[in-house]
Amino acid sequence: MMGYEEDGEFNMVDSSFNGRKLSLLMPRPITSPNNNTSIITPTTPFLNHIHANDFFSQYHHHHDHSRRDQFNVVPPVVVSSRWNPTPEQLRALEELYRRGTRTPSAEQIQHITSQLRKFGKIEGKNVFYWFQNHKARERQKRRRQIASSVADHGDHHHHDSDTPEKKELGNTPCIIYSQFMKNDTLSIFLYPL
Amino acid sequence: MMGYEEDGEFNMVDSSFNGRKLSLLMPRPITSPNNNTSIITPTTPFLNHIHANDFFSQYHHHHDHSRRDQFNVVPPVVVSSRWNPTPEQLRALEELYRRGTRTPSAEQIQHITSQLRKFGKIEGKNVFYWFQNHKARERQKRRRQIASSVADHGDHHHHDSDTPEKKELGNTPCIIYSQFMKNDTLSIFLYPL
DNA sequence: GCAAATTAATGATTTATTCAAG
DNA sequence: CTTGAATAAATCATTAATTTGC
Repeated sequence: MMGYEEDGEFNMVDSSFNGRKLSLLMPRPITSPNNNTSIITPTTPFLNHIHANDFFSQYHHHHDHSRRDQFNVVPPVVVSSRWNPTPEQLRALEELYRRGTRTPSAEQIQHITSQLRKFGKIEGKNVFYWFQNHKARERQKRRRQIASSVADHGDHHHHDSDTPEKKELGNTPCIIYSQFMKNDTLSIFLYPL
Repeated sequence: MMGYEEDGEFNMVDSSFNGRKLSLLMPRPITSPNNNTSIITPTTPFLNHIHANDFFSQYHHHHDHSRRDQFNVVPPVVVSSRWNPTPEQLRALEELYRRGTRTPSAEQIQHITSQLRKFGKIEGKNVFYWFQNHKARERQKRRRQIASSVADHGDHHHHDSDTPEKKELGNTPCIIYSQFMKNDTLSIFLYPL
């Protein structure tokens, strides 16, 4: 009934470290701007084919991510067991999705990964899984919407007090499919029960 | 966006004055406790089905809304062009939201509306719009929090002029047969077109 | 204190998406 | 490939909150 996954939660499948979940070794530095920290060394970069008028160029800004590498005096660093996209990465991925990318090819994944690495730690599998999960969750979100709007028929479940039993209000028994107000006219689409 | 309306005939109330937006006729009576005032006569009440263990029962207190009808000596009355929830209505809606209601079905909307009408003028579409707006704004509030807490890569880009023109990444003309991740290796089977 | 002026909230509409049925 | 269904995002518009000058 709730659970909107776009609120920053990405339950990426993680097979790092032989699939074992990593635990937090240190208290989390909450104020850290980039929480994609990890003790894992970055993966070897893929080929880096850049197109001048690439989509990513709009998200590209120069930033220094090498400081921590130069001085290995790592501050209280957090072991993140799973990748979490930075806002830029997330925006880019969502934009790609919006533009139609659903199941990127290997080349696309490599390209996307290499571009998004500028915004933070990321691996090809993260991109791969992001699209898999995002596609699946968009679909299941749609399914839930349909189910909750159309069903309500055979679903005589345990609703809490906030969901009443169906009652005959003084109206025709039908559900409203959609409706909108336009030019002082209310249009209602009804679906008789 | 689609709206919601449970009863067309009562909609005639709102389409008075030929549906034009209503303007303020008098200075606003600021101290009025129930500001859902209108020159429109109150709508005829619906059936009043009450569940003993209903969520709304805790908010149900008797109020007299008929006084103004008895004495048609209407005080400086304001024409409100849009619904404004009473404190009780607002509390009830927020409680429903807190308990998980996000996109209420037609039946739920009707029920909520009929219950909240005890606290003042309200229509189904108000409930519908309220949940839409509340859900959207809670989400964007949370998004902003995440973005501001994580964002350090400042978006100094003010690109209104340089709109991206690239439509898609360079697609290799092939379809993906299957893909899976195993032992940190992404395997993709491509099928050239 | 009090309204006019201004700003912040929020109700109501419009627009752009999504999946999937045809 | 096109279109139906149903939003959720973006936007518009009005109301409330507040600031400000007397």
